Amino acid sequence: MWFERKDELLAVVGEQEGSATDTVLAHALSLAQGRPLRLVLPQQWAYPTRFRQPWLTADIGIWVHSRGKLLQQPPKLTKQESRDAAGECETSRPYRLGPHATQWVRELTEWATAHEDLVEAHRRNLRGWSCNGQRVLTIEGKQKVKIRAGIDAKDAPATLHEIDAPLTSTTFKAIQNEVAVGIGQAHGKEFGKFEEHHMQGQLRRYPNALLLEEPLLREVPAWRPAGGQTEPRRGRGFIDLAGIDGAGDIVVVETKLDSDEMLILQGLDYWVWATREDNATWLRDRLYASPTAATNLLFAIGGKDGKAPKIGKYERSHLEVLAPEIPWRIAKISQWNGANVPQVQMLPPSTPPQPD
DNA sequence: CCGGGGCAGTACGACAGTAT
DNA sequence: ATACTGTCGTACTGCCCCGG
Repeated sequence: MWFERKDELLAVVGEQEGSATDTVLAHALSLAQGRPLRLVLPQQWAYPTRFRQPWLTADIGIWVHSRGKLLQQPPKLTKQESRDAAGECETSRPYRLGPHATQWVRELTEWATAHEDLVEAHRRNLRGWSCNGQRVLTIEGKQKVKIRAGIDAKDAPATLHEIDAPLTSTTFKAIQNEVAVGIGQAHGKEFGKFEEHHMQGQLRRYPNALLLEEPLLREVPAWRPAGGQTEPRRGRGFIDLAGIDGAGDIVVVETKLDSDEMLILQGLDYWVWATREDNATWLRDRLYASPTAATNLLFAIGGKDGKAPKIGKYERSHLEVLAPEIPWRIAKISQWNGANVPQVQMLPPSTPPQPD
């Protein structure tokens, strides 16, 4: 519920909004037009807003309520406190097959790794490959090996091959064939478009287009603030790409298709996480960057169907109030869905996009 | 005690239908 | 045409149980 006055903007959010409480800050920042914001949020869901508040130059006051009662105003978090609460880095590594399994399927893993249309998409519990953002091959197993070939859709499940001996050439050919069918379905977008994943895959293939060097980290497990009753208040998130720029600084990339009300605030969450000292050290080690490397934030925004991206009022108003020490910039991406390198327009640092 | 398998719950985009 | 809303499906996560 909104109350607008000439010199103030007040928003009161009910319990029923749940996790959508986050978006109130996003809307409020763009409605505020420089006015002070006064937000009254359900206690259970207020945390993400409190987490972001120290990093925004706008005048934001936050109150919380629970069971119909206004509680004492929660303390305003400092940047240091917000960063300390951002969560630590993930130490678990990508999945590894068992030693026997590795030998049994060696030809298959090598074929997939070399395949032009496949991008590796390994998880903690499996090794996988995807095409245009959809998984078409997974291999898992420490003793027995389970291979799923093709897109694993609900009404058209992938074929499951379970083996406990070296892959026969018949099975290998069958898997290659099923994967090829899956690649065809992914290209034809038969089970959905998955445009954001598709674009991310293309950006991974061509890091130079974003002015990034190798090594490049993909899907870096991070944390973002979340609501809920229990501490710690955070939820899993993945940083789409993290790499090194021409100056040797770290770049954290948040990708999106067209306008999104939460884009800038999500990027902020990841930047805060990535600049927590232990996480920054971990990133520098993995990227082989200098101990003094800075952490920059890049918003890589593409347009649907490979068209020019639409960037809206939320992005512009949020960028205006990002704390000045956050080094951000925008990349506008188009023609990312073709066979060639995506077309990227890098805007200068801290330069907002022009209205369309 | 650890890793794997299975189940339930969640996040988020696509899509279709409706309103402006 | 464009914006909004609800439903559906995919891809995950976390949790629990089981067996070595």
